[in-house]
Amino acid sequence: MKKEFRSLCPIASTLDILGDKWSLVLIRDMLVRKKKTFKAFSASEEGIATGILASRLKLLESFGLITKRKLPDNKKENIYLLTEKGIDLAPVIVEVTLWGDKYMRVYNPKLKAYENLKTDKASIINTLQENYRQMVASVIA
Amino acid sequence: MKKEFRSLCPIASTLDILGDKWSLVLIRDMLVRKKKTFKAFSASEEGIATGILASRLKLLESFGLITKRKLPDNKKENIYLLTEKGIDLAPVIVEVTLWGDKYMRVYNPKLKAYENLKTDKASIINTLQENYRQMVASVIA
DNA sequence: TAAATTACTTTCAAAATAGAAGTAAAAATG
DNA sequence: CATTTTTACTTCTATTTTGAAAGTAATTTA
Repeated sequence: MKKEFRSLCPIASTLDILGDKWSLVLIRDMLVRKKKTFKAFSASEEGIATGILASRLKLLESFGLITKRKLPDNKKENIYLLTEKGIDLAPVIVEVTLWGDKYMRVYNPKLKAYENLKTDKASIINTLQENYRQMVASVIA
Repeated sequence: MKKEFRSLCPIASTLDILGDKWSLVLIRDMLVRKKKTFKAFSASEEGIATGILASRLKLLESFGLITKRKLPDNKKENIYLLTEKGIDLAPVIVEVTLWGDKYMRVYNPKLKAYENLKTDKASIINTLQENYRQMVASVIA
């Protein structure tokens, strides 16, 4: 969990922490699929190894993109939630989705479609974020 | 250079090829800084190892994000240029820059600022892309 | 009270990365 | 024209990261 950066470029610095095959997939699981537990992340179709998952969650938490807490009625489950900092990755998630939808299908023909995204990007980003905040509020209420 | 995908998700599939610490930095070097040669990429402040650079260029070319050519008057230099597919990553680059600009400065205080980006994102993306296309046209003319 | 579940950690092999050095062809220099 | 320099790599080795499987401890369910 070293916090050193390669340069003074915001892109490079962001990639210093999110530049891997798993971090944005986890953010997707949380923001889009409302996943909250180690178990749920572990069950993603991409099949993340539990060791990697544990280390990624720790890293995301250390950089304040997610929080980890327990609910009063369950001492076993940990609930991972995106912070505003994490929720603010919604535009990145959406742009990556759009790009992948447009260009990766030729290599991965059965890719799921995301037609609607193109038409009203801004409002979809907003809805995604608002829905997530609602969910967070209801969980920690 | 394997072309297998973890899932049918466009995000995960995009990360299958771009999910590392270097690919988007190279795209940045090309799109924003107009870099075109192995030498130029090699000289980036982030200090990419030449072996990694060679393998990344090969991967980006294999997925059609960049092309590699020689100019008629120089048999030594290779010119790497973004294709439309690569140029279309501009929105991702911009969103990552904005996010990094907003949230990474706390860890990397001397990050360069990108104020203007926030105000007219769409037009900046367009200008970036148009300028790049112009440059490509003038290079291959 | 026993079995199952959750959230991990540990272990080990395989793959990716980093850094340094080396090479071949082309271009620039004297 | 010969030599040096440049460009674009490749190769090598050490270190780090990843992936897959198995193990563990606390908690919850049956």
